[in-house]
Amino acid sequence: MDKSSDFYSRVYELVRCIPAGKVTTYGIIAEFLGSKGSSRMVGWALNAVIDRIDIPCHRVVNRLGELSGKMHFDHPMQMKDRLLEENITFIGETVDLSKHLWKPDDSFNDLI
DNA sequence: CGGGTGACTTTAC
DNA sequence: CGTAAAGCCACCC
Repeated sequence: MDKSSDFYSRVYELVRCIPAGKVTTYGIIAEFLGSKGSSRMVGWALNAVIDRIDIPCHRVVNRLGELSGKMHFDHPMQMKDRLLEENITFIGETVDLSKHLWKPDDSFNDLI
């Protein structure tokens, strides 16, 4: 596999590898990609692929577990609904990161 | 190259 | 809890 040099492509591959029942944050993704400060671009990249079912953009939340991108879905509830389907536990409108936080190097390592 | 933009993050009030 | 401001960086024009 060609190692995607594009920041966007890396985001897509990374997000695509998020296991069900787990979530990650924009900051972690950006940091793993080597650009900690580009956390905003992570969401920007996901916005371009929100139509692609291959990429579970609903598993990406901000550092507090808040569904910051829910309003970009067809319906805001769609994001939370999908997470609930994967046994994600919520604290109000916030994901319980202490139980569901996932980090790339878990099994990613040399995939990218 | 420069300016605008943003699903972030942190600090402050 | 809320809003405000600044820092951050890749992408687009």
